[in-house]
Amino acid sequence: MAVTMMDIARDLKVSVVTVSKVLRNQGRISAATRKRVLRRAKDLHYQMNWVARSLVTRRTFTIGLLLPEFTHPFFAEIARVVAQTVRPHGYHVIISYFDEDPELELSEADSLLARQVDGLVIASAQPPRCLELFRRIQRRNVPYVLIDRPISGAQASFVGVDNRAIGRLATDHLIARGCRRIAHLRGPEIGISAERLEGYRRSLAKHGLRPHASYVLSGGHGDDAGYEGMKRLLRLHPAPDGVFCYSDPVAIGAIKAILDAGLKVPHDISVVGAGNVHYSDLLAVPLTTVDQGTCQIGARAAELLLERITLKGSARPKKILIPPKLVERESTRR
Amino acid sequence: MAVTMMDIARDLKVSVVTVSKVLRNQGRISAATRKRVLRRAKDLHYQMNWVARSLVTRRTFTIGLLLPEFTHPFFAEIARVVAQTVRPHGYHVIISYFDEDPELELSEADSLLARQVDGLVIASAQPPRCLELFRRIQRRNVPYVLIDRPISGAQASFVGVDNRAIGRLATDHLIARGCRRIAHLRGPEIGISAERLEGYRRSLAKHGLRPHASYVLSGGHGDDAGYEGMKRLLRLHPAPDGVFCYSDPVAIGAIKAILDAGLKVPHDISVVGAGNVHYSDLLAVPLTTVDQGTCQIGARAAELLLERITLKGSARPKKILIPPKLVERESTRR
DNA sequence: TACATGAGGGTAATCGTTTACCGCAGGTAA
DNA sequence: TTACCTGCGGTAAACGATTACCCTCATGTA
Repeated sequence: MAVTMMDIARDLKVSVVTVSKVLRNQGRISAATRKRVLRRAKDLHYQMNWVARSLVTRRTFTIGLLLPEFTHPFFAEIARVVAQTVRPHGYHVIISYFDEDPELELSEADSLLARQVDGLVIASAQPPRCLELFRRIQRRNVPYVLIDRPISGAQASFVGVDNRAIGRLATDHLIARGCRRIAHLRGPEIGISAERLEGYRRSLAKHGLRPHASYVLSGGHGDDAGYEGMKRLLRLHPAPDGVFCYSDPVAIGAIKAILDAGLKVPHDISVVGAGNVHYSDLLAVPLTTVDQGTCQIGARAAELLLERITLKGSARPKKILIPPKLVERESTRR
Repeated sequence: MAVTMMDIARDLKVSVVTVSKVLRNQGRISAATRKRVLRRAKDLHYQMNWVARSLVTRRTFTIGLLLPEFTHPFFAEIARVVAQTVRPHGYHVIISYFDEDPELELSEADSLLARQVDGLVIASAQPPRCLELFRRIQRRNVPYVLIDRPISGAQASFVGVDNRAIGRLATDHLIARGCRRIAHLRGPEIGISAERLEGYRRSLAKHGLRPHASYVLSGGHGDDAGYEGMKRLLRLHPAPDGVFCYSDPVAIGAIKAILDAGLKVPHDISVVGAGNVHYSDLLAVPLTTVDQGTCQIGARAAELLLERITLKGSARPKKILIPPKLVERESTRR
C-alpha cells in the first residue's frame, strides 16, 4: 500500500492539510513543523499521488501527442523535443498514433481528453474528418496546437516549416550550382507538396528559367516512387541536369535510378532532397537536402501550447512558420 | 465546464450511481432507464473523467515507457509497438527518456510512479544506479519489464534479443560466404557487445578458425568509430576478408573506410552489421545485417507487462530471448 | 396469509488531495 | 483596555467517480 499524506500526518499528530501545505511550500507553517514533515516524508519514501491532486486542481500536467505514426524520424524527433520542452515545467507526454486513419485519430483524441490532458499537440490527418475533432476539443476548452500539416479551415494554432521556402531554397541552390534544366519529383499531391512545388516554380521564374510541364512528376512517398519517377525523367530529351525531390527517400530512389543508368551524381545530374533525415550523410552519395527544422517545430509547438495552458485566456490562433535551411552535401557539389 | 455524471443524473432525476452503473454495464438497471441515460450521455457529449475513476479504482490504465532516447529507430519502433500492443486493452503510454543519465532516469521513474502508472517498460542505463531504481519500483509494487539491455543482479522480467545468437549468425554467414579471416568491430565494451563477441568466437571455434586477437577492436557507437576501426584493420597483414560489426552505423563507417581504401564490398571484404535499421537497403552498399526483432521485443514486453498487471500475483521474473534473423543484402553477396 | 425472492434503484463512504475559511494565541497600536 | 493583526494550524467541503450495502416494491410460493 502506497504511503499517503495521512500516514505522515498520523505519525506526526498534525493534520493532512499541514502536510499538504509543507509539501507545496504554501501557507504558514513553522520551520520546526516543516522540517518534521519533510523528514518523515523522506523516511517513508512518500510520493505525491498525482491522480488525487489532479482531481481537485483540474490539472494533470500531462499533454497528449497525437501523431500519424511514430517510426518516421521526423515524428520521433518531434516526440523527443516536445517531451524535452515540457519536462522542465513538470509535464509529461502521453503518446498516441493513428496510422493515418481519421476514425482512429478521432477516438484516440477522445481518449486523451477523457484522461484530462491539459493540452494537445496534433499532426493531423486530412480534413474534413479532423474538423469534427477540433470542434470536440474546442467544446472541452482544451488548448491544442497543430504541427507539420496545416489544415485549411481550422481555427487553430499551427507550427510548421515554410514549405514554399523549401522549394525556393532547393531550386535556388541547384541554379547556383549551374543547373538549368531542373526537374521536380513532387511526391503525393497534398498541401505541403503543392507549396514546395510553388516555391520551385517561383524560383525558376525569378531566375528567368522556363518551367517544363514534363519536368514535374507526382508519385508516392518512398524511394521506389523516386526511382520510378527518375527513370521517367531520364527518358526525356533533354534530360534534366538537376532534380529537386519532395523528400529524402524520394531523392534516394532518384539517385539510385541515376546511378543505375550509368550516370553520375552530381556530375551529370544534381539532386536535392528535403527533410534532412539523420542518415542523409551515410548514403551512396551523401545527399544535399533542406532541413525542415524539426527540433524548432517541436519546441515552438510545445512552448506555444504551454503558454495557452497557463494563460488560459483564449488568445487568438497563432501561425508559426519555421524557416528551412539548406544542408549541402555531395549530391550537388560539382 | 466538463459534463459529469451528476449532470446526467440531475437531468434524469436518478442518482449518480445509476448513471455510473449504466455506463459500466453493471448492476441491475431497467432497459428503459439504461436507454435514457445513454441517450442523455450522448446528447451532452459526456466523457468519462478518468482521473476521478482512477482515484477510486486504483488503476490508471496507463503505462510508463522509460527509454535512454527516442530518436534511435530501435527505440522509436519499441514505442510504437508497445503503444499498439496495449491500446486494445485500454491502456495509454506515457513516454520519458533520460539521455543515458542515471540520475535523470531515477527521477523520471519516480515521476511516472507518482503519476500512478500501472506498469513500466524500461530500457535501463547501466548498473549500479538502476538497481536503486528497481528497488523503489518494487517497493511500490508496480510491475515492470526490462528490455534490450539485461541488467545483471536485477530480479526483474526481461525481454531482449539473443545477442550471442547475433554474433553466431553473422559470423556463420560470413564463413558460409567463403570468408576465412573474419574481424569484429565490437563497439563499446558493454554487456551486449560482450555477448555478440562471444557468439562470434564460438562460431569461429565451431568452424575450426583461429581467432586473431588483433582482429577484434573496440570503439564507439557511431559510423565514425566504424570508419576508424576499419582503417586500423586494413593496415594488418593479412587484412581481414570479412567483418562483423557491432551495429549498423559501425558497419556503415566500415564500408566507407573500405571503399575509401579503393577496395570493394563485398568482393574484397564482406561486411555484416546488426540491428537492421530501416534504411539499411538505401545505402551505398545495401547492408547485410542481423535483425534484432524489435517489434517482437516491444510486443512481448508489453504483453508480459499486461499479464503482470492483471494477474498481480507476483509471478517470478521471466526472461524472454528473441531469436535474431539474418537479412542478406549486397554487402556479403559474392 | 405470510414470507422469501429478485429486480430496480438509492445512500453513504471512500479514493488522496486541495481550497476556503475559521480559531487561537500573542504581540502591537490606539 | 480594546481593536487588530499575524503566525500557525485545524475543519469541512469539495473534485468525480466507484463500491458495498440497503431499501422498496411486486411477484411467486408455501
